[in-house]
Amino acid sequence: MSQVDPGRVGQKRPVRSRRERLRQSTLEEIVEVGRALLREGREVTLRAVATEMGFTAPALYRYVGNVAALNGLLSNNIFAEIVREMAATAEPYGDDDPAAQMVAAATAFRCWALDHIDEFQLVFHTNSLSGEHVARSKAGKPLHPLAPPPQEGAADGVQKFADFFGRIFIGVSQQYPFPVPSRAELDDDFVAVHSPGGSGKPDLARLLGADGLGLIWLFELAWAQLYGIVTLEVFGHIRPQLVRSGALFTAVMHEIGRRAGMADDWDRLAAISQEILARRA
Amino acid sequence: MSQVDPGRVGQKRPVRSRRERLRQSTLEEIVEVGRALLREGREVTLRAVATEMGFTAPALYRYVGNVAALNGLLSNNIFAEIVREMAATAEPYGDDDPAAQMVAAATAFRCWALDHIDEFQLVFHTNSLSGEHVARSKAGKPLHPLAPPPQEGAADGVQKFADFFGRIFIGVSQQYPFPVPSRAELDDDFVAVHSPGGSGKPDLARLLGADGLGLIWLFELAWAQLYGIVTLEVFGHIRPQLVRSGALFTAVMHEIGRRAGMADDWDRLAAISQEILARRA
DNA sequence: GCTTCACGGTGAAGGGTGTTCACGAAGGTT
DNA sequence: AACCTTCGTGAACACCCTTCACCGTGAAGC
Repeated sequence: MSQVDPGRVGQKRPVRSRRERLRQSTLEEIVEVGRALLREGREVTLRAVATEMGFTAPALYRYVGNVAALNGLLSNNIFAEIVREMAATAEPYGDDDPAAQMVAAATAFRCWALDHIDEFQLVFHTNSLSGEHVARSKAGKPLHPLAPPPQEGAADGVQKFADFFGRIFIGVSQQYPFPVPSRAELDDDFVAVHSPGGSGKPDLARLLGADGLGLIWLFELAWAQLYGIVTLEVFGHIRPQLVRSGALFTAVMHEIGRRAGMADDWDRLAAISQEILARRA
Repeated sequence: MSQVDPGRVGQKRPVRSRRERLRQSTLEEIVEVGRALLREGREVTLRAVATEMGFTAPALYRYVGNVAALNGLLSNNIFAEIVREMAATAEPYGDDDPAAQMVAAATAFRCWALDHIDEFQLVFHTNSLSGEHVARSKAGKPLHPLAPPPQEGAADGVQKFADFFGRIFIGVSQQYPFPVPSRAELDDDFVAVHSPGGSGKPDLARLLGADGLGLIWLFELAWAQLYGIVTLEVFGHIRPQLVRSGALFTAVMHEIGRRAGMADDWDRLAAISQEILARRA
């Protein structure tokens, strides 16, 4: 209807104004402080974050608008760090050895989770995907009273995560032949989700050819298994001694690797995983 | 060993006193009300439970002593219901068809979890096992101020759960031959945990012979995978459409079944699972 | 029978939490 | 200089868990 709005058609603001920069800075500090509290095992509460930064609780509502939103911010930040950590661990093995990278990244993921239980649990509770049964609890909430604009690109933490793993997985699929289900063999609903217009990951799908869907399917399966075992270990549903030994995780990794055609190469890959596991102790 | 115990050496109290009966009754009502709140999607808080029962919050401390303890009670109750549900679903297939029972029970587990998300999440958060990183948060808490005696047999919810599945699994192992790792192949720590004196499940181990440990190991693996996928689905980390279709779960079940030597029989078993899945919709 | 006393409830209070709101003190904008 | 947006504050509300002193009732002991 109306033709212009703030910056938009504007020629003026390629650089953010000083105010905007300050705002962004304190927002980052909020996240930073939240992470610090989490790291120290203290409770992450609006008041705690605020006082830690030297001002009072209501002030945070200029930036966050909600304690749930704050959790979302933290969740994203944590996701980013996990990806960074995985990338750093996988990098030395080189892009020409995607199998090693995959094993290394998965193992790094597991170790990071166990070393940062509180952070991992926060990410887990803050379900970024599928706000379906989130909306259930409080339906028509008008978003914010003091209303800072909702963070753009707020829920893409998982996305980057999936992309990171997905890219490696593609490399593996080109190097290690393993059976990929054809489009016809796949579940119809799954195909529907990932067809253009669905809510799938288009950028990842675009990288793939004809049997791309089958690959995504296998990726999803492997991902479920990895996330499953790590989750169980982190949440204390596995006997602590088994967690310490890492035997169960190793077995699951073996299973995943076998399905990804790495059986012949597994001795080498298992050694890589063990080496990374041994770093924490 | 010794022949008497309930009233111990006592001659007097085979029946609990009227007071005790009342106490037990209201305690059960507390759990009941908690479950009801959970079911209705309302928040489970001491006040809510209390007012729902017609009295005030502090009164609950005569029974529960802690909000965490209340969660523990609820968790146990929920576990019991899950087992009941699984047993009811598996029962029709008869003890002479443990594979069908296993598939049925696993599928029932998944369906129950998806139909009772809040309850499932409560159980999941209330880690009954390994109070290790629970103790971290508040170490030397003196337990209670008004101190009702801590519930005996409070943490055995998981135990019954594992026993239920374990028993079926044993039946499967006798009927469907599949490779079982020998004691030598197993991880040392795993063996250590389950040797006499370890913190394993002695009653289940006693039911098994020489390769019992290998069986437990495989059971643990299968269990991790099942719990993993269900957890992911319940916590909204799988795209909702995939959850609805159940394709991922079905694939995982297939995987588990294959490892348990059910490959040849899978058409029949998959049909059973599908039938149970179809009941909810 | 009466006394005693533990049990099971209450209201008040203290210390948390998230959240809203009216109010100002700045700072940038015009 | 006069605006006006931004951002912080203090007070207040509602809710949470938890503790405590206080009683009434009902069971147990003499």
